[in-house]
Amino acid sequence: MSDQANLRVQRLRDAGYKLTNARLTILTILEQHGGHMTSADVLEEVDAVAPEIGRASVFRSLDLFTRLSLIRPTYINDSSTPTYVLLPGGHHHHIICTNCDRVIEFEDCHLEKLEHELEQKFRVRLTGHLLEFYGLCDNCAARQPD
Amino acid sequence: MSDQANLRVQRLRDAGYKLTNARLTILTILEQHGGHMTSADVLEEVDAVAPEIGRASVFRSLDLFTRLSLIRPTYINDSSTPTYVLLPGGHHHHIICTNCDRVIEFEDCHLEKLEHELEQKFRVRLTGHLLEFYGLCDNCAARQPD
DNA sequence: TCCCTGGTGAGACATGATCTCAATTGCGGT
DNA sequence: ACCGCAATTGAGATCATGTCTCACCAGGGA
Ligand SMILES: [Zn+2]
Ligand SMILES: [Zn+2]
Ligand SMILES: [Zn+2]
Ligand SMILES: [Zn+2]
Repeated sequence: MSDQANLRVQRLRDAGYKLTNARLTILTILEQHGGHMTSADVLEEVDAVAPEIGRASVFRSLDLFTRLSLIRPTYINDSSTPTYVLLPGGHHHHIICTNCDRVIEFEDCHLEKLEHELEQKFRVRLTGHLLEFYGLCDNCAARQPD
Repeated sequence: MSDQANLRVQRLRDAGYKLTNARLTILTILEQHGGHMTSADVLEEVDAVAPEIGRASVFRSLDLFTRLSLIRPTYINDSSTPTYVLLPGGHHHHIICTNCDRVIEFEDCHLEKLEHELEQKFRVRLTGHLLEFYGLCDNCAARQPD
C-alpha cells in the first residue's frame, strides 16, 4: 500500500470509522485508477474484483470519502453523473475542455495563502480544495479561431 | 435585462446558437436566482413561469450553457443532482462545509496570473474557472474540536 | 457470553435524465 | 415582409442512477 493510501486509511480511522473490507476495496480501486472515475466505473470495477460488495455500499463509501475530503465529485462532461477525483494532499486541479471534454491536470496552485486568509476570515477549518479551469484545449482552440 | 444578462445572450449568439424562448426563459430564471440552483429548482421554476417548456429543453439548455461557460454544475450536498452556479465574469468561488452542506461564497481569487501561465503552458484558451474549498464551517468546527 | 452499535448486501423503489420523432420556430437570404 | 430550412422544441416512453428498507453480521465492551 502506498504512503498516500496509508494516509487515507488513517484519516478514516481518525474520524472514527471502521476500515471494512468494502471501504478498503473501494479506496484501493480509486487509488489504482489515480482518480477520475465515475460512479459507474467504480461499480463496474467493484463488480469485477469483489462482486459480493453491494451497490449501496459503493455509494455509501463514495459519500463517506467525500465527507472526509479524500475524493471529490465533479461534473466533467454533461451534467448527468459525477466523476470522482482523488485529492492527494487535499487538493486537485485540472482544465476541462468544454468542447471535447478532455481533462488536463496540473499541479501548482499557489493557494496556500488564500486558504489561510479564508480560514481566518470565515473561521472555517479547510481540509481541501478543487480548482477547475475550463475553456478550449489546444486542439479545439485551433479549430475554432476567435 | 441586466448587463450581465446581455453579455450571456451575446455569448449564445456569437457561438451560433439561436435565442429561443426556452433558452431565454431559463437563462432569465438563473439570473434572477443568482445561481446555486439544482436542476430540480430550475424545472420547478420553469413549470411555474412557462409550463409549455418541456423537461428535455431544460436539460438541453443547462448543458448548452455549461458548454458556453455561462454556468457550471457542481456537487454541493450529497444528493445526486448537480447544483448549477452562475459564472459572472467567468468565475465563481465558494467554501462547502462537508458536514452541514452550508455554502459560503467569496469573491477574490487572485488567479489571473495562474490562468495566464496555464494558457501559455498548455496552449489552451480559458474562459472561466470554479474554485471550491472544503472543510468545516465555524459552527461545525466548534462542535468537532480536534 | 450477551448486548449494542455500526456496517452490510439484496432488491424493491423513486427520481433524474435521455431518446425519439413529428411539429414548430428563429433567422438568414431574397 | 416573405420564404425556406436547419435548428430546436415538447410529450411521453424509456432508461439510468442513486436511495431505502430491513434482516443480518462482525466486533468491542460489560
Ligand atoms: Zn478540446
Ligand atoms: Zn491546490
Ligand atoms: Zn457546517
Ligand atoms: Zn476567480
